[in-house]
Amino acid sequence: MRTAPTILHLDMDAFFASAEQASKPSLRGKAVVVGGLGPRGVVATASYEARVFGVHSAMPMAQARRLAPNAAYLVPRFAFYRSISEQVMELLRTLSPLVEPLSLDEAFVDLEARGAAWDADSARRTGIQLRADIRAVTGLTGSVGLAASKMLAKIASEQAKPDGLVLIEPGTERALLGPLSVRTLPGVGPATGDHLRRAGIHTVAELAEAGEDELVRLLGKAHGHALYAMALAHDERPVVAEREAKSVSVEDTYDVDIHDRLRVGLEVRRLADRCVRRLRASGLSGRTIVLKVRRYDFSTLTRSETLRGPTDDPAVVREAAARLLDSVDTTGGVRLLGVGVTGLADYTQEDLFAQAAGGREDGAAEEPSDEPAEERPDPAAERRWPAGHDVRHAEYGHGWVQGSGLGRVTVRFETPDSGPGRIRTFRTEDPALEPADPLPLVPRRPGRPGEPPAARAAGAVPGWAG
DNA sequence: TCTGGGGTCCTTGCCCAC
DNA sequence: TCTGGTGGGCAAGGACCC
Repeated sequence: MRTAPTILHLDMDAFFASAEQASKPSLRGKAVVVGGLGPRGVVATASYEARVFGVHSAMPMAQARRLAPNAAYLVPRFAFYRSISEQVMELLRTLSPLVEPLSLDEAFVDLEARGAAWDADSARRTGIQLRADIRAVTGLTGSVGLAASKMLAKIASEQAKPDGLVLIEPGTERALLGPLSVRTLPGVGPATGDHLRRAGIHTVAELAEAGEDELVRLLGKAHGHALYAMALAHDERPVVAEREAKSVSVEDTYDVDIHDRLRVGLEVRRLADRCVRRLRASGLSGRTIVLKVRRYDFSTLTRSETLRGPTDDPAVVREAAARLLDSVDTTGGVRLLGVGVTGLADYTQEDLFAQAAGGREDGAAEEPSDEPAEERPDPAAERRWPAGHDVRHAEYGHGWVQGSGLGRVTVRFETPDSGPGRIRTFRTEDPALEPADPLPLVPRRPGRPGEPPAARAAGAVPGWAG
């Protein structure tokens, strides 16, 4: 293990909710909940103001609404968050070539790789500057953990939240970890936590005392060895910049259980097509097709089939998924269906392993987009105005949808750098109203010496699909 | 309370080849 | 020819993460 705390973990604070608050002045300081708004939606992120009411990630939306009835409820805008995430990742790459993104709002950085830090002082200075740069470029706050390993850097950033920096001095790791709950360690979730609790193990110190053999007996080989090492603060995992995907999958939970077998088949076909579009967009093909079915009682089963060679042919994937569905009893109804492909290979030669009778069928790939329906205008259907999305009105300017229904849409007119704006209601068919791209959170300004390079280029939100 | 979507990794059991 | 051990590939499920 390295001796200096030069692994940095960045975690953006309540990322989706903070991005929405930065984008919408009237929501600043208010409870904001981002997540699925359907009857089976769950919370993706709650602002710190909403967490006061007990709302947290992965909670059913219905429960969140009971706890915080006056919060603002918004659907996620992933393209918007992705554009902010790219700005943040770009800042991290100015520090080191070794940046390992874990999600849109989290990443590890190896600060030693390009000499951005070599000891505790230089690491702390780098972390402080990074947090200032992130705020300057995105207007948002992130918490930074610094330590000599990935596990400890992540624990440090968790302790730093919100809007802080924690550095774990080498030599203090065991003392710091000892009293913490076993649930602090990565890889210990509810099931493992319960398992350990029943064995009388509650803290990391007790985990270390239990000994490796006992942990292997309790949890199995891989998990037991890994957890024992972590309890001793041993973690040699390197920061890895490029990770290859191992599977591609799509799934849908339905608002109401599907009972009609014909409809189930149609949905599986649709999912297979969507999955193949994603596969092709990444330039991949895969050998194993996986069907996932969650039944009315939440029991989940998967069925898979491995082909002779990798494919990205929609007909082949559709047919395999349909065969797999044949082996599944769906009486009682299904609430979720999913189709995935694993055993991925770089897709280079067309038709090398064509397996569909009659050769290639490209129907699925010709559909224009894999965007979620909320983010794709649908000219044929009634115009839809998802809560939280940006709009522009010919007379009143830029705003966002506060709500819609019964042929009306309510818009609040404000921008990231305006004060809280006024509300107006329109007919959903009002020709003066149209969907708009989100505005940059930090206004464009001329470059100044001392600013990070990305700050000078941060005038626009690239790649946004309103 | 009633549980999303997209992933990764591990374990177990089975079959098959050597 | 039969048997046992071993290891790999595959299928299914579960835990975990964000």
